[in-house]
Amino acid sequence: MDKLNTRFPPSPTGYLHVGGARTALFGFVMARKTGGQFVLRIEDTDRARHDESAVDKIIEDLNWLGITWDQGPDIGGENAPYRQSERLHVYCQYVQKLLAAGKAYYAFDTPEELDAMRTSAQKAKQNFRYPRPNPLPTVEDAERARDEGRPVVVRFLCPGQDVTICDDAFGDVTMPADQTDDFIIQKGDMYPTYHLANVIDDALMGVNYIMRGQEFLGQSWRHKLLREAMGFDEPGYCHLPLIMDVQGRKLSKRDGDVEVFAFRQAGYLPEAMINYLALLGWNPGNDIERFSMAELIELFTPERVGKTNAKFDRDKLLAFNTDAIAAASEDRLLEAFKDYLSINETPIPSDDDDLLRRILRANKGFRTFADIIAKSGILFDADAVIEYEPKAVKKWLAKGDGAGWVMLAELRGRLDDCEWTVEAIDQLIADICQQHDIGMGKVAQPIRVAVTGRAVSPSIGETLTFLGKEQTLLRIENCMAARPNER
RNA sequence: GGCCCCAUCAUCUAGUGGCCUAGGAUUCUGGCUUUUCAUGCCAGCAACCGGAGUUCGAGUCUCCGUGGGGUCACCA
Repeated sequence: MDKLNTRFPPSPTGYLHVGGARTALFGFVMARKTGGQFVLRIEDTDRARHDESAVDKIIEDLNWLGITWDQGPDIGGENAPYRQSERLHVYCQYVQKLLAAGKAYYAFDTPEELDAMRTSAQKAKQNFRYPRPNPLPTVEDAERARDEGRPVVVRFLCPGQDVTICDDAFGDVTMPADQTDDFIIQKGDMYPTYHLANVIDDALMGVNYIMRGQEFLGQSWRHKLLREAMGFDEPGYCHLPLIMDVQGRKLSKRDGDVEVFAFRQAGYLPEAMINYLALLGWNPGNDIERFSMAELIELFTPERVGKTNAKFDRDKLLAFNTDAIAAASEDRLLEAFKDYLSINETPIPSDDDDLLRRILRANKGFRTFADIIAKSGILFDADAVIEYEPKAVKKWLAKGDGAGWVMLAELRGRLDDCEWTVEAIDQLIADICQQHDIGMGKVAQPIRVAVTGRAVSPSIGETLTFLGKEQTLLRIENCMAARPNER
């Protein structure tokens, strides 16, 4: 297979969302698979929507996912710079060339005039096409327009022919000539439009394979025509089916919770994210669904990219995360857990690796790191105000003439002399069970409710050792004194 | 509205004319395991958008409908 050089060209307007992440992933995988270069390029030609902090966020999210690049704004490379705002002179040169060759021309319509034309085209049920002036405006015309305060842009002189794109996922797609028109390539502020800058940079940076969302498929004719006009080679294409939200609409960045960072913060593992994302619009062609990044690189092929849009299914992602956690080594889990703690406010101390490992083991079966906090967080918060869940109190303490209260009182006394280790505590409870000839639940649950207010926590020995003897006894006494929701 | 693209369980999908009584995964339901929760294990429910063709034979090919999505920006 030839070396395929790919790129991910985000526009820095916010956090990376799952759609962008998948696009980046496939580009990365394709380059790695073929030994080509993967380029990260920042397409910041929209000065109005530009958000400088977004660049770092995107880079951080990409790194968290395990996606790396060979050339990019943070590491440089032979085709630097990798921010389009630093490459303006390049685009200007090409605009001048196109102008000189008669392949582009100045235009100075106001937004209002353009709107009016579009509206009337819409009314006539016609497709709007920019009416090319005849004769074409001269440089002098442009200067005069500028003096009059009109916006001056440069439009591409569209050759007006059918344009066929050869796409590895969608096959040959033809845009009829009557759907093409003279689009803008340089804006009034002298910045290039996406179409121009993107095409020039891809060519100059050696990108020969383009993977992007399907929303660009119907616009690729512009890029092909532009390349022909500038004498660039045509790259290969692989448009990706769109990722939709649950309602079936295209995912947008306004849906804050589809940001990659939101999942990182919610306690997901990047390997689960990668695995799930890879299966959105692609599959290996068999029943295998769980695989690592290395396996994905091995298995991936553009021919197996699908054509139908996919809805983002959180339930399935959660299931993948559960599996990824089960499959991860404790070292890996520890590393990821620390990352989770570093970006969240929790009562769990993040500097004691041994303790963290114990917490991980005590919470076996957790689906996200957030589950650990929900289940064990309160054990590490000495100032926690215990809120007794009425249902738990009723079931494990009050029920049966307050058998639970009686048990709790006995426990309070015997725990006092108990050595404070998991083994000793478990042994003590087992002894009590035997003496009274009752099940574990009857003994462990009353304590659990007393010290956490709920019926859920790690196994009782772990729960109490995490809490500490002093806190345990204190919370039991508090509970007995408060006698919450007695009835 | 013009144009482009798409169409298998609720969701992600396998399926490239007979191997399909349509497979896997997620969800859901039932059961088992378990000192709690979660995990895990087992079982079950559940789909070829409609209509015409082509063919001995169609989920798979063709056409027409219908439905969905995208795009028509001085946003990318």
